[in-house]
Amino acid sequence: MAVASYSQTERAVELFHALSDETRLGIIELLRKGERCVCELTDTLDAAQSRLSFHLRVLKDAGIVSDRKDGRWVHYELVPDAFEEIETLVAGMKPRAVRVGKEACCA
Amino acid sequence: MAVASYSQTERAVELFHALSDETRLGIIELLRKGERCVCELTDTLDAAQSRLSFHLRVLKDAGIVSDRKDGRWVHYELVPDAFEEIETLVAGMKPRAVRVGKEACCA
DNA sequence: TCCATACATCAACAAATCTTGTTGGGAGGC
DNA sequence: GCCTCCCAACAAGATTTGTTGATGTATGGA
Repeated sequence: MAVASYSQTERAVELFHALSDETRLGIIELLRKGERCVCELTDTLDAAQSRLSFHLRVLKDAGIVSDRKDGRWVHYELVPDAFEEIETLVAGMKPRAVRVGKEACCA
Repeated sequence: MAVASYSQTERAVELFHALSDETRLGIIELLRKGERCVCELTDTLDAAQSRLSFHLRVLKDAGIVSDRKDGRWVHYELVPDAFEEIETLVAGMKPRAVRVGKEACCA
């Protein structure tokens, strides 16, 4: 989780890195259907428990998922705000509509 | 560049990975102002030429930038379609508005 | 032709990341 | 109490990624 002061770029790197793994994208896809416990994720994704635990931590540290303890189980859920944040980031990266013109550099 | 048939997830991993590096985000930020040659990027980002060449290749392979040869120079430019693609991907990852309900798993 | 420039690519190393197996802790059930 | 289940965290190893410096290639000027 974000510790101290934190540049916008570092935050973007953290978010995009969290999304840049096939297992983690699979977790996100599953969680879109609603809250799930780890055991169900291991079953569905056919992944070892320690592996899922590792990836869930990456997602949690990035603020993309949250967890909730319930007896022996831990349920994970998507954090909608994170996706708003990602959308805003991507929108801010798009090339500007207005062409600034071929201001020939190095010419 | 995408070689053979290619799952949606693999494509997402490629795109997000390309965005998960500070240097590459710096390149994108610069290119938002319009086309730039490598020498200008090395100056502005204060990075070695071979380092920038490496990152530009990652971005190009992901289809996020395109290059154009002009005499001795190579100009790089953002590819607007790539950002549309990323936005679509992110939109498709958002948790569904409708709560599917706490269908207690593992309970 | 020879040289300088702009850039790509390679090789070698360092560092980060991911996987697997193991260990440990908390929560129940008996 | 003891045992089992669910999960996090650790350790060790393999793989991937990024950096640096050197080399290669094309272009253009003298």
